[in-house]
Amino acid sequence: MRKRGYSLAEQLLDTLEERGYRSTSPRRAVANVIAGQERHFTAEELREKLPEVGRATIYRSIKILVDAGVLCRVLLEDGTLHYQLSHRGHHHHLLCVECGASEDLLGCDIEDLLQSVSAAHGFQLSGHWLEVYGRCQSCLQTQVPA
Amino acid sequence: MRKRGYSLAEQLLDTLEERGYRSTSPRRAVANVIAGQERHFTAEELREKLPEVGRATIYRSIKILVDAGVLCRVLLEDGTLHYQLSHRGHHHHLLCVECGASEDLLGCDIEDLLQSVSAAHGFQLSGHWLEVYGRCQSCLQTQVPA
DNA sequence: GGATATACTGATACTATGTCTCAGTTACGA
DNA sequence: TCGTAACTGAGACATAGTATCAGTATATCC
Repeated sequence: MRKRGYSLAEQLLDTLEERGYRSTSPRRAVANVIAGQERHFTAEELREKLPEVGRATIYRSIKILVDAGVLCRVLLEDGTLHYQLSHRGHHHHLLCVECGASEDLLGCDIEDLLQSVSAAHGFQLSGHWLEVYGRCQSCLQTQVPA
Repeated sequence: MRKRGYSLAEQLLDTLEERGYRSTSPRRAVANVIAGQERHFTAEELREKLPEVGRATIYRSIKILVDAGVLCRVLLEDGTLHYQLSHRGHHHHLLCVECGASEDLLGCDIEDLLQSVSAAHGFQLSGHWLEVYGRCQSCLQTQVPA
């Protein structure tokens, strides 16, 4: 009875269909779990929640979703690679090192700064990777100052 | 006859000794190879050049040099992790996607920008990871424009 | 509503990049 | 020069992913 509109999982599957991928039951299962994730997650976490889906299929699904731009990679401070639902288009993440919360930085105009720094070194800028780490508001409030 | 001063390899070993590490022949070998590297390199590249040193020792040496701040990690655009000699202190890299050349960005004042962006999201900034990709001057010159 | 071509799947082997363990070796200060 | 603690190399283990391949499911054409 809650057909109103369009669930996130359905959006993910539609994106795949638009790109010529078939709608299969493992993919629907993966889309459902990803749609219900509140945080960034690893491929292995997905696997734990989907023991009936083969490992290769999990990795393949992640890959095509990343290629389609609906998932993005997130590099944590400890060097591990996580994934999270993505606004399409270039953006960065603000990651809480305490609780793992993440926020997207959409209006970050680092590009201009990098453009001029690159030019100063004789480089033609083609891309960049930025992750920002800190403590989020709720962790700062919970934490009793020493 | 070229004892003048202080080779880079000796500097690396001295840094380790200052930190209480012993000077051993595998470490000297690793320091010599790293000192002779012109570019960033992977652990496996180091291993190829040092077949007589155990794999674990190579990785251990890299780790203590990173901890000591004389080596830093470099994340290439393809996601592979390389290492390179580091200016101590925080800095970023400008990496050529054609030839792999890298330059350090020392005077990059991205910190202020990130500080204010973080504050706007209620985050207390604690760190960040930035890699910048582009084409270096000599690759731009070599390349015939289409 | 079949038949069919082909995309997809899961099992499993393989690769890359490390880390851990442990018995034997080496460096170095007393 | 001796003792001990740090170090080493071999090899097992861990993690994160990719490749292969035989069997299965899907979309489409009729």
